[in-house]
Amino acid sequence: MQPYNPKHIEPKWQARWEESGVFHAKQDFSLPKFFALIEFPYPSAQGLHVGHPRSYTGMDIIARKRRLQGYNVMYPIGWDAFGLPAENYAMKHGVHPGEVTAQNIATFTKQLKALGFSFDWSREVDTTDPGYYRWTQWIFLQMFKAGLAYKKEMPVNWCTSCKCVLANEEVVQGECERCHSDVVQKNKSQWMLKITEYAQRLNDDLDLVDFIDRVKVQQRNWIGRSTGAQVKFATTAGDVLEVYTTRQDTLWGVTYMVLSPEHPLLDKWQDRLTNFDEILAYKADASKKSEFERTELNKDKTGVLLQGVRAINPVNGEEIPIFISDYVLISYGTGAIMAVPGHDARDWEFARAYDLPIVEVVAGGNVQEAPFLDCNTGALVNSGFITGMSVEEGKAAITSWLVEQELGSAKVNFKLRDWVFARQRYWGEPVPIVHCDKCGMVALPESELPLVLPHIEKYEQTEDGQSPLALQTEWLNTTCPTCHGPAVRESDTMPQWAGSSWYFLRYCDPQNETALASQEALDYWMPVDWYNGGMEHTTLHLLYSRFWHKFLYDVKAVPCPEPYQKRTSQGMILGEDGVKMSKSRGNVVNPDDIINQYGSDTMRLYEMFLGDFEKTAPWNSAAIKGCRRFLERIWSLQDNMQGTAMRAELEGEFHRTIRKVSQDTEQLKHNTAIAALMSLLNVITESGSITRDEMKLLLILTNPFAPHMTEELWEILALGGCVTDQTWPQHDEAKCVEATVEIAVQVNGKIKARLNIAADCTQEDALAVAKAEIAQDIAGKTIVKELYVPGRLVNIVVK
RNA sequence: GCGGAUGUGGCGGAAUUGGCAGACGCGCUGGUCUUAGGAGCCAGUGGGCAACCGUCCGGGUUCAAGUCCCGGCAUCCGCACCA
Repeated sequence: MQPYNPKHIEPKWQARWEESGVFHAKQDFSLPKFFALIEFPYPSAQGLHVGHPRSYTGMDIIARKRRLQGYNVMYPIGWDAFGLPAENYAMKHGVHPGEVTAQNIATFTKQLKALGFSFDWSREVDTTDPGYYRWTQWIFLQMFKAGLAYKKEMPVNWCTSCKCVLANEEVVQGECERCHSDVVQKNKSQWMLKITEYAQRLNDDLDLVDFIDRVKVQQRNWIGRSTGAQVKFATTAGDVLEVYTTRQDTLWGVTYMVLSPEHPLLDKWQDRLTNFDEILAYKADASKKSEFERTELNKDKTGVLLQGVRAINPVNGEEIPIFISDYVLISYGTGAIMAVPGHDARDWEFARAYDLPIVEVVAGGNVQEAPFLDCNTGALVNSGFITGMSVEEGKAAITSWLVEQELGSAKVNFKLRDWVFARQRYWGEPVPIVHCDKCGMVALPESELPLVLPHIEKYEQTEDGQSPLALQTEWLNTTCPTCHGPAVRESDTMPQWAGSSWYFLRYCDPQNETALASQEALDYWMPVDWYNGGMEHTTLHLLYSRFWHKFLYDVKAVPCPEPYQKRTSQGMILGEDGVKMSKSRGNVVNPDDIINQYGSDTMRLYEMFLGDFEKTAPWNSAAIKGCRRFLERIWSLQDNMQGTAMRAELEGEFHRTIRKVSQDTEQLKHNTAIAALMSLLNVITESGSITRDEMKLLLILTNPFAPHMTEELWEILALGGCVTDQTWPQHDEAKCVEATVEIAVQVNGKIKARLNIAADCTQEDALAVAKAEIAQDIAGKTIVKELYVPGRLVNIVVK
């Protein structure tokens, strides 16, 4: 026997797979298909992280199993290659981001290939390839034409010293990451996508798909659908102040109102407000804070009372004060709230701090002592004509009254906000729009796509925070597609999310030059059957791509309303010290080192064995050798192969393992599937040898986890063809049952004995045997109850 | 703050979803083989001498709770321009 040497075996099989194209999806659209998807990586300069293989191996196991089950499997890979880090690297080192990206892709490719994933490399996509982003731009144009892309003034992070727009990540505690100067919020006209138009469908259609619950819950909460009422408050200035509330039944408890510091009425009221200077100062302060800091509950409540304008509570005509405070955000609802301090924690604290009246409107607490928050049931009090009603009745009654009086209406609201779709950056897809003085914003004709990103050498933004493309006059100046007069191109680029919102479609037909993919290919492959990725992408990427897909469905570019049939999520791998791996902490594990030391089969096996796939788990270098040992033990079985057929005494164990591995892998419980294989190996080892048929089964079952070693052993033992040509085994339920089972015998729930009985033992017999076994424990006592759980236990309750 | 999750031996984790807590692996202890062992093989391994006690803490439901309910604590992820 040759010693087990992954350094020899693994490259050999990787080369064979590449030559034979065995993992390429077949063009035969009559076969049952399986589209397995993982989130394509951002090719960072750090190279592959041990987190990547966790997701990729998890799906690779499914993909390999599906092939053995006879499916035409597509398991593609590509690169989400636009983005900030490459551009920042370019600025620092003077290398073009395209060059950096190409290098990083080369590194990633090498690393991924060394892990033996069964990716279909012939379908590789790259979001920065003009042949790809041509279609990203095409989708944007369709959205623009459909009125879903528009421009709007939005606040951006502005570094006062660098004079540039910063990403949120580049702002650290209100300071610029690079120069530590103050960062302020500055309004800028930005491209937006109307995702809110799809909010209802994005919420409802979650019913159509098979996503793990926590993903659905997070999506629903992010979309944040609520039903309530829009209520008009008159003001002493004559203007109407509108608020959105889900608790219109508590209107009698409103004792003040709060506006966001950015509320447009403030400027309008400038002449009436005697403390306008104070208001301006507060606004300036608020502009320095992030949304986070502003909405934190346990910070001191700040605010400014508007002097000169008061609001009028529509239900009782009372004049109430108006404040501005930074905890009210302009981006949600109407940017103004009615405050009910008796029943809202934040309002209560604010009312305490400013000595405002607190009125109880739902019975059950003492609102002078503390806000009464558990107020969804309980009767309404101090509330005019709805006093005595339940909350639900009160809501309905007050809403009808508001409609009658033309003071408001029922309203569905979403937390979801439109998507800021512009970046003042270089390394992204150019927005295919032309600005013409005569014609306004004009879509580039589709025949002019792709609008290629020009090659430049300086990546800094302009003095007024425009993308560096604004300085590329030759590229920028063009003619209007409509009037043929002089015009300029849009200089903003798209966010990285653009390319990743539809990449799975391109995989279906990556070379197509006339459409994003052929109808035929889309009809066959879509939707994605199983998409695995990180929880960190649950709210943004997943929602954005569902939105794009729904739009493409509406314009009949794709055949199905949802892109992903199933979504699962792997947990993060933490450093050995139990915290997130990071360079600064020095706890980063490099996959190359592990492969080098143990081989990629061991690496794959270890990552699947280290814990529940869906849960966060710390890395543990010491435990890896257990997985290597498991592979070595299988490897050494080759010297003990005798006989052909499955031995009767091992049949049960084999069938139970087939069942366990088949079921567990479907739920991504790869850790327990591997544990079952280890147990099987222990049984085989104990028996002293293995037969040919048993070896075949063992190798097929282990193959998805450790594909190289199993192929090599299959070849050495001349078991016929390759493992990839075999069929995934099916268990026989009848052969899984064991003749006898051990049950526990309890008295009052405490275990007193264990005994072996026939698996099909009747309740009567089981109880009789059990009682005989624990006779001394129940002697002289009265039996109150006797319980028998077949195959598990007997419990005798005595007094 | 808001939303989602997690908490079980010395360690990573199992537990058929209310039914024998600790599968499987690491580590550790002892043995064996060996010129040698940080290799292999065999045995043991939650704590306690024991009755018993043990799944973050405090209550509760149940014949029976790691699992269900109520209240706390701690940790992790996301929060819209990182990807």
